Amino acid sequence: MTYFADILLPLPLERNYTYAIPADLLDQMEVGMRVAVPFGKRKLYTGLVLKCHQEKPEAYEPKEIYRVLDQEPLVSEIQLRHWIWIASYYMCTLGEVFRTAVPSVFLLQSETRVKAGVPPKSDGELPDDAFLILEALGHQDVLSVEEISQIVDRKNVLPLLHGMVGKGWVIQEEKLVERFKPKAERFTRLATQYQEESALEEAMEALSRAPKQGALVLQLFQLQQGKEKPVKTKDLLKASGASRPSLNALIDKGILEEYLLETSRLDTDDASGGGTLPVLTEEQQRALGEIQTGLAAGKPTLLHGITSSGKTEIYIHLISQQLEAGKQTLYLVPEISLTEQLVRRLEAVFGEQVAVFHSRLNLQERAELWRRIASHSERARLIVGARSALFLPFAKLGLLVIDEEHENTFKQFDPAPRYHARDAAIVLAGYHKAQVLLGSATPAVESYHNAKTGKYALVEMKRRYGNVLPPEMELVDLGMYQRKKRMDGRFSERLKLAIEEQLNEGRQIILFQNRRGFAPIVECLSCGHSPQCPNCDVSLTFHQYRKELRCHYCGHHRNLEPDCEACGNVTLDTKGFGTEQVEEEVARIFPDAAVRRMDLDTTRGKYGFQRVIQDFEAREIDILVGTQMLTKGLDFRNVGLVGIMNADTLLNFPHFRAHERCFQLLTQVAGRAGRTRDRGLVLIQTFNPNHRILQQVSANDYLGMFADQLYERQQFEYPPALRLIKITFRHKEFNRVVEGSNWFNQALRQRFTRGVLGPEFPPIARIRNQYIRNILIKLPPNQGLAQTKNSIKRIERSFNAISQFRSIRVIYNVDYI
DNA sequence: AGCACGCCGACT
DNA sequence: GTCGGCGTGCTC
Repeated sequence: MTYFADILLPLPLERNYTYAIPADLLDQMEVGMRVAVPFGKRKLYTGLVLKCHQEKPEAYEPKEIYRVLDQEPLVSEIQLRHWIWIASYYMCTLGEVFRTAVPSVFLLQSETRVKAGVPPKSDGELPDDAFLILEALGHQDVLSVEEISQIVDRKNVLPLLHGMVGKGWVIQEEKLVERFKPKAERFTRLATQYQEESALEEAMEALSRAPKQGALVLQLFQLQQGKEKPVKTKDLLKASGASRPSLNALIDKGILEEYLLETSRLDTDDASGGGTLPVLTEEQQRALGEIQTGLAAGKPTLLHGITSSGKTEIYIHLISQQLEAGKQTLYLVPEISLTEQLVRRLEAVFGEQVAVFHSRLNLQERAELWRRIASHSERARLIVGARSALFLPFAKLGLLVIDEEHENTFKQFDPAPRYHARDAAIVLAGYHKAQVLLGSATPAVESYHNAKTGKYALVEMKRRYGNVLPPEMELVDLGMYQRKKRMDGRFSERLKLAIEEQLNEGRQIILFQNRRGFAPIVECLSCGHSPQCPNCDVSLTFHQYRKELRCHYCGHHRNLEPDCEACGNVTLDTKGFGTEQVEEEVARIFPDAAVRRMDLDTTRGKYGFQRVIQDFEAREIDILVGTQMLTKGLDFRNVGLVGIMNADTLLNFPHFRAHERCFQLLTQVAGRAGRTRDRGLVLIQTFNPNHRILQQVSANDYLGMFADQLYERQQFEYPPALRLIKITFRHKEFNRVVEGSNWFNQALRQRFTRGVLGPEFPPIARIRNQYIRNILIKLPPNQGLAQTKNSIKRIERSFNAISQFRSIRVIYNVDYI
């Protein structure tokens, strides 16, 4: 009897494919294992076994599975169930979930290669290209298709190769390879001939006239600490303060040499561990008890604790209980690059049991961590990671902590699966019978609503840790200061004096402006023209430091010419302001203060962000100007003042969540002030000091904000009153997007009597030369979710049957936030 | 996703 | 004429 297997491929395909199991592989195959299968003309892909059965497909002759790649299942049944839920809930294919969930090291693919066959008898009628390839095969046993492309200097070489295969001149084969090569880092060491002391002394003497180079060599010894510890070139340069040319000179002289090594970060941490649990205050003790009651009742529990109320200590106690019970904990954070401090704290208590799932881990490290988690290793019991850590193969998951649960980075935007890690975590916890704890100082409106309606348990903490007073909040009326001419650039006199006072007391200051660049719009005073991006429908942002106009959507940039490109007059002016302009004004108004900027532009590169944080902690920065990057869980001890340069841009953002986000952002930034000693001060500059949201921010009135927002969402039909599904249509032709989205809209309205909004162009209707149009579907709680999605999918199938619409990309975003 | 096939414009 | 660009259809 022949057996067959349904195989999942890591591709965006609507269905699975059935393969025949060769007799000799039958007893090795299990659900959840990887197999290599031929798919398409000749490629081999990594697929996942979903099901083994005996139902022979009738319509076609199935191909055979080529090879089994695992001895143990790579993916557990719980994981598969979770994937299926994600694909169905977020309206994407299972293959897309597979591709996201599994590290790319595990997804082998074949590479087409060519070997020499029987050469033609005479070179006479041999085409030039074929001759070149055969000649190359004389020097090299195998050639990849890419190498052949280079040899004959053409793009499309497959037809040529097929012709040669047909004549028997070459043999074509498929070789399974890892698709991505692991990346290595550069290290520096002393060249072997200088390992001996006498040779080294000579060399050092020769370097006496090159002090920079001498210092570099000495620094290398210091970093090696006498042992043969590998030293990263990057660290060496940084520690010695020498420049790359100095190092190159030493390498040229043959004294030093550079080599490549793969770095492993998994075990390098000098994790001390064995620390004791933090002692809880009475308030924390009470909260912990309440959380345990909630969790024991089997409910996800929301911990609403104001900034600095000490939520982390409570997490640590809960985690410790899980670890003692021999269970794993997943600790989800909004962005892993911002959590070094948190990881240090956790490692101090839990030592080696902590594993961090980084985007910076190399492929081998990812694979190793995957294996450790699956095998329930003691060196991966507490896993800290961003949303994708949800897909790790937990063997025995006991607790999921979702910290800062309101952060929108938990929702994946692009590509599919567009899942929300908080919600997907709750589903996963259900499968594992594990507990879920959500924590935030400013919970998402839907989470607090879930807590209020009993779907979640709710625990509140209203006091700051160690009874530090909450910061004093003050709204600064920009209109008033402007009328009285008491502004200096973007600074009201109030803010300016407050900064001066803090500087005199040796305290640090944070200035928040949620816009990077110098000015978001450049406008000609003569004709009103403002430069636009050629690829996107946006005005270009002016960046002063390079005298450059930039698009924040596609990366387009060009120099700013002094004369207007439309009318030629030299009357260009800027409107609005960003972090660059604030930084420049700070430097002008407070020339003695050390100012630094923290936004996407200054923290590019791996460690840019860390460096700013370290310098700030070391108090080498007096005034830090930044975007919302500043809010992310940073614990700045010496901050006396937080200044919001302009709160109005947050208020006027055209989105149903704008007010909620404004409240969250301002409350989080404000929380950076006065975290230890005296009472901190927060100054919020605005033209709308009477705006309700700003009043609520300054009064720390989360409940007021929540009540207002819930009322509005119910009135205007937004979550949590109902569910949203956004359907996006994308194509490079304007008319096609319009016609396609109109057709889809008609079809939806025939099926649903209400709740279909649009189609509408978004505020930025073209990005990277693609036109965009959206339809929003509002789903009342009583409307069946599964049926609705089925109806939408059915409409999509009819849509794709219309040839002119087929090339339009249709993107679903379920629970659009 | 990759690949083949077919159609079209632009170059030796 | 051939090469390469792109749209379209198919993959067990």
